[in-house]
Formats: sequence, C-alpha cells, structure tokens
Amino acid sequence: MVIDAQNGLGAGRTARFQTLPEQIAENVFAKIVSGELAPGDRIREDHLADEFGVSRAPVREALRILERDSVVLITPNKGARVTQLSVKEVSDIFELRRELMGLMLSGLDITGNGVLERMERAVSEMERIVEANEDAPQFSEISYRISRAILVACTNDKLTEILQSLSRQTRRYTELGLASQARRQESARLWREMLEALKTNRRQDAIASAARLIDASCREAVCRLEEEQLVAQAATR
Amino acid sequence: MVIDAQNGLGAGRTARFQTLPEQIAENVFAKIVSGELAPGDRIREDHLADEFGVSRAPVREALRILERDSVVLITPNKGARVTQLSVKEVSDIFELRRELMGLMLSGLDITGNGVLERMERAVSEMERIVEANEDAPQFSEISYRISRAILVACTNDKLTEILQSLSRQTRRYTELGLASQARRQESARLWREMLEALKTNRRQDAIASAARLIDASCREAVCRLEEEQLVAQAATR
DNA sequence: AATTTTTATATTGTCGACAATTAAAAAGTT
DNA sequence: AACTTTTTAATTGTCGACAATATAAAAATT
Repeated sequence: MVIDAQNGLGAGRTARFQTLPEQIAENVFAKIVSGELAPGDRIREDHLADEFGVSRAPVREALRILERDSVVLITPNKGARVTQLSVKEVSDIFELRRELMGLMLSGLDITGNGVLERMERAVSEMERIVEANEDAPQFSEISYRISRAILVACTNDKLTEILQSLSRQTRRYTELGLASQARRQESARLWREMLEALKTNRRQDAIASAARLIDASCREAVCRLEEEQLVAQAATR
Repeated sequence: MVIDAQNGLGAGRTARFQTLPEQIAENVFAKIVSGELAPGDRIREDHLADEFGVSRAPVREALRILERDSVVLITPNKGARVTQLSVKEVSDIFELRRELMGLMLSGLDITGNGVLERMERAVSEMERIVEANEDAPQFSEISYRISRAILVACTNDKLTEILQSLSRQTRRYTELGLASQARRQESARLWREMLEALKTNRRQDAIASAARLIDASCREAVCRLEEEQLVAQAATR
C-alpha cells in the first residue's frame, strides 16, 4: 500500500521512502485540510486501520505525528479528534507568525544562493495566475511554494521548523482562503512588494509587507472559522 | 508500576493520573537532563521496556512524546537517539526565546491575577537562596518556578507552549548551569530588575532585563556544550 | 418519573509474537 | 591484503489478541 502526498510532514521524503505512519498522517492531514474531516470530528483508530488495510499500530503512530503539529488532539483513553481552534487561538497563531516572520526576514541570507531568483520565478507565476484569473487551488499551491522558497534562506533552523508548524496548524482555514479575485490580487501585489524590497535590501519594508500579508491571511482565516461555527451551530439546533 | 516526576510533559497531571507513556517519557527526560543519557546516546526500546517492566508499545509512545519536544530524534528503522545540538542550534534556540520572551512580556496581563505577588515571593526566595549561598539544584528549581509564574499571565497560549518547549530543549545545558555564585547573583539581580520594571509598568525595561537574562543563560549553555564536546572528542581519540 | 446502579457495548491501551530492516560478522573473490 | 558478497545477529515495524477504560443502554431504586 502506497499513499501519495507531500505536505511537509515527511520532510522532503518522497512517498516511496516515507514510512507507513508518515503516509497515513499525510493522508489524514489532507482530509482535514479538504474539510472531509471537520474540526471536532472524532478519528477512530480501527476505522483508519480498515481504510488503509493495516493494523492499528501504524495508525497510532500517524496520530502521534499529527498531534505533534496540533492538527489532532489526543485525549488518553478517549481517542483523537481533529483540533478545534477558537478565533482567539487562530489570531494568536497568526500574531506569532507575523512576529516570527519579521525575525526571519531580518536574518535572512539572500546572498548567492539563488533564493531571490527562485522567488522571482514563483511570484511571476503567481502574477500570471492572477492575471489569467485561474482557479483557487493553483493559487494556494503557488503561495506555499513562495513561502517554502523563502524559508530555505532562513538562517535559524528552529525558526523554520516553528513557522512551518504554525502554518500547518491553520492550513485548514487558509487552503482555499484566497477566494476572491480582489484578495488574490492584493496578495500577489504584497508578495511582489516584499520581493522587491528584499532585492534592494530594504529589510524593514520587506518585513512590513510580510506583516500585511499575514494580517490579511489572518482576517480571511477568522472569517472562514466564523462561517464554519455558524454552520455547526445551525446543524446542532 | 508508578513512576514519579513532574517536568511539564504531562501538563499538570499528577503521577497517579498520568498515562504510562507520559510517566516513561518523564523518566527518560529526567535521565537526559541529569546526564545519565548523553546527547547522541542510542535509546533501545526493549531496554526501556525491561527497565520499566512493560512491553515496547508504551515505550514507543513515550519516545514519540519526547520526539515532539525534540528531546530525542527518531530515525525510521534505526531507532531513537538523544538529540545532539550544535552550538549554532543552541544559539538559535536562545535567540528565539529572547525574541518570544519580549513578545510575551509586551502582551503580558498582570492586572489583578496575583502574578506579580507570586513572582515577588519567588524572586525573594531566590535572593534568599543566593544570600545563603545554597547549592545549585535549589537555584535551578526556583528559576523555573519564576518562569512558570510569568507564563501563567501570557495571553497567547500558543506562545506559552512554544516557550516551554524551547526551554525543555536546552534544559540539558541549563539545569545546573548557574554554577558560580557570581552568575547566580547576576541572575537574581536581573530577575529583580525585571520584576520591578513590571510593577511600575515599564515594559521595555522588563524586556531588556529578560533579554540579558536569556543571553547570559545562552552563554552558559554554550560553554557547557563546548565542554561536553571536548570530553566526547577526548573519549573517541 | 427521575435518579442511581448495573450491565452491555464500543474503543483505546498493552502485550507477546513474528516480519522487515539494518548493522555486524563471516566467507568468498580479485 | 583489500574489497565484495553472503550469512548471521540485533533491532525496529507491524500484527492480531486480549485487558483496561469509557460510553451507552438497561435495570433497579427512590
């Protein structure tokens, strides 16, 4: 049995060389991001085991991997649930990302490692997508690619790790978050602004652009969360 | 079988209500902090299983818990090792702590929750210990108690979580780190400085004191790490 | 009828055994 | 003798079965 996906949990290993628990974790993560598994949903070990045609042992390890990123919450003797974040928690995560992003940018190493070139290509691609008004999934993908391109130049590995983890914790709400054309245009504009600032070594400007980018993303995520809560409320009533 | 320790991995649960894997994780963590298990040491599942009189299943879960805090590194099919940090990595972790501590202090809620009072008691106790020139273990303990006292007032739970995790990742090198009387005096002085700044609502001063506190701790940790590396080098030769 | 107690069911936790993989040792080859 | 290949041993990974615990349903009590 071989599952395929690369969301960063297996850290750069291709499906063929990922362990079974990593593959399962990726797969469950994908279900959470896509909404197939909603926040608060219970995750039963034997169900996953049946689904993937394995025993519960690797499934348990997969759940531990997801717990590490706060994607699921495991309660002893009660099992795992998809993590349910409050508006406060989402805001807190984005606040941290904003601050840490600033820290990362101020220490960023962009000399002779091709980072600016790779970013230029990615941002251009994003501008092309926005221009052509293509569908949202593509946009999310390119958005993450730019993020990854910067993180390569981060000089503090622990910081990289934390930023990636925080990003995953709210991916549920950012994945198709750039819904409106206006939002996508703004996003592309801010990425471009940030890139140009980096090129001309205006770090503070780059940091400001990044902060605006993250704040916009935060507002969008909070909106989606509140929508979701309304729907959940209506269903319970 | 009941093991006893409370290092924050089991998040406030007393030994009686900790799960078996949590108890094992605490115990192994204690061994790492004490130096009984050194960085790079391999950890064999069956050895731990024998030692605690359990099967490998709960041991594996314990290792996953420790991996979440980067205390051990699990490599697929090869097993777990005590995480070995480079000087760069230790510096990176402390740099993050310094920045995040600043962020925490700027948002700290110290109104009518008894935090300042609890800190005052803890800092006074520290000053007493320094005065009496008591032994180091007591000092480490009180030091962590002050940290915990502040964290209660942190308004961003995710930030609290990250700060605690980062602290544990270098505990190996900070535990008996306040060795010299001079260092302990300086530490007590800086904590006092920070507390007084908080009392009179001079946030920037509090942040500056915290930064100096962390930087001093970092220098000490790096020293200990370098000592350790020299010893390891000598042993290999 | 409402509340508690008991029983039954569902689900996670732990175990011992075996399979898969890696590391070490032995045998073979140039 | 140095290098490859094969065999052996050690260790982790997965499995199915059972134990412990929590949830749900039924029975008993007030």
